Amino acid sequence: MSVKAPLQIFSRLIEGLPSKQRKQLLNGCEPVDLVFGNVLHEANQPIRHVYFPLSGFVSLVTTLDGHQPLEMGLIGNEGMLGATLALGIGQAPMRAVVQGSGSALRISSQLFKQELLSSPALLRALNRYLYVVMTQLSQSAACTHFHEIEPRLARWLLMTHDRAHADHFHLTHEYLADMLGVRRSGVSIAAAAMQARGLISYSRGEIHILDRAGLELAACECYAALQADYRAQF
Amino acid sequence: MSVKAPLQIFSRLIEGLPSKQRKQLLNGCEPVDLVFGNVLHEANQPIRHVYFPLSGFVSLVTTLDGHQPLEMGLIGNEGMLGATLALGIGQAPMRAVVQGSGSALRISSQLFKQELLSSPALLRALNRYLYVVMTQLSQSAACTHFHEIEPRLARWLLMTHDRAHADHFHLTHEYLADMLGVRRSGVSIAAAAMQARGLISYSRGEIHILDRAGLELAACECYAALQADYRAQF
DNA sequence: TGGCTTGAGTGCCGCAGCGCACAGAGCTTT
DNA sequence: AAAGCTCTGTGCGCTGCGGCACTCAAGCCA
Repeated sequence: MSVKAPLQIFSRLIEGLPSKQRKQLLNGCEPVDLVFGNVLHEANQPIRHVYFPLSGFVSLVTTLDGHQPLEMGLIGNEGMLGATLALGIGQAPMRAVVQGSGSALRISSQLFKQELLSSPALLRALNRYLYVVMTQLSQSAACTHFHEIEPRLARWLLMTHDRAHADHFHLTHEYLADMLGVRRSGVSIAAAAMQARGLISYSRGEIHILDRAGLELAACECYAALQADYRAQF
Repeated sequence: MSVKAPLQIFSRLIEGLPSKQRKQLLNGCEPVDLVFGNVLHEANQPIRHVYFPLSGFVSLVTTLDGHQPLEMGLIGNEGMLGATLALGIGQAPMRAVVQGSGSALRISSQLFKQELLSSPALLRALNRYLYVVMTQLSQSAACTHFHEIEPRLARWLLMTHDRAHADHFHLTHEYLADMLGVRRSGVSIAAAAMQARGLISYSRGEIHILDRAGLELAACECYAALQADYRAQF
């Protein structure tokens, strides 16, 4: 299905560390496959492993009583899952579900905590990343509230595109609806409009990005804002 | 207007520190008045002072392009403003506006950073608090999206009540509408319904909490959830 | 006292999105 | 080839809320 070639994908967070501390950290890591749908963290449950996505990506979702889940953040090779350990908190704030299959590095919480103690650069990176996550949370909260489905969908596709390292990925309207917190047919309508404009094409869950620049125009400004927030720190 | 008696109000965060570190920190603090409407932090601007509200309280808001502001969090004497300094980030993630007049302790960022270095308990407290803030952000994002005006208004009044240390406070419907990200008349309708049920009374911006237990029933479960999140850490 | 400002009640119109439901289309299974 | 499932298109009625505008009442100021 997906490209099995040896993609040169790495974790931007890890790559930013000084080589000695990087090697030390990589030493404790093991490669794992991220499989679509797997739950890596459960809200309010202890964190067993910290993940550095390489080619796969993970979404953070909150669930409210009887409602659908709602996505609060996406984590690809630009970030990591489990950053709250840097705050000395060993439990996950939200559920984390694999959203795009692929690979990741992972390390046990125990080992990771030790690394944090011995690697100031790692702690600094995590702190910066946490700050980015916080700004993302508030940005997407406002976005979810004010913006309409179509721009939000466009933003979401762009963010996925960035993390999927491919021009197509498998996601049904149903799934997208959950992520955006809207109804399935709402996504169908928005997606159809975007397909009609030649921005994307899709069939039975396989979505192709055709016109990335066009998508960026269709997306709300939150996409650019989020990118700027990230770049300001890394 | 408001009770001017020497209310015994303190900062829960500071109070939780070991006495030596607490004294050290208090040493660098100066008391200030929080005046309704004052902007303490501006989004993406350097943080000059860190604030520990005592009797006043502050709201964190994000603004999106041409939309009204949207409140993302409330800070009273249970928390502090400027916790991101614990992440080594000297700029504010959001605008912070005084929402209820009163008093606070403040300390310059410079001094505060030094305190952080010399007081591990302070850093720990801030880290926990940051975690709470993160969970609050995601909780209220979901709440804003899924829940209707009336339960949200009830939740909001409860949160304000907790921080105002009084059964009444001055807030116009207009203002409330901004906080909730809805239209003013929407608030008028919800507030009228709650007044009819004897939960609150209001007149020209002066809101009285009449039946706190009833309000808690009227509020969405997010209120309880947020409290639980806080209590889990402190 | 009269005018002004501010806060709140109310109504109307329009719309995005919900809930639901059904239909058709493509892939899979036997 | 037929049956079945999954994914998507589409329509209908409903409603919460936005936008707007007008009114009234309560304080404030001169």
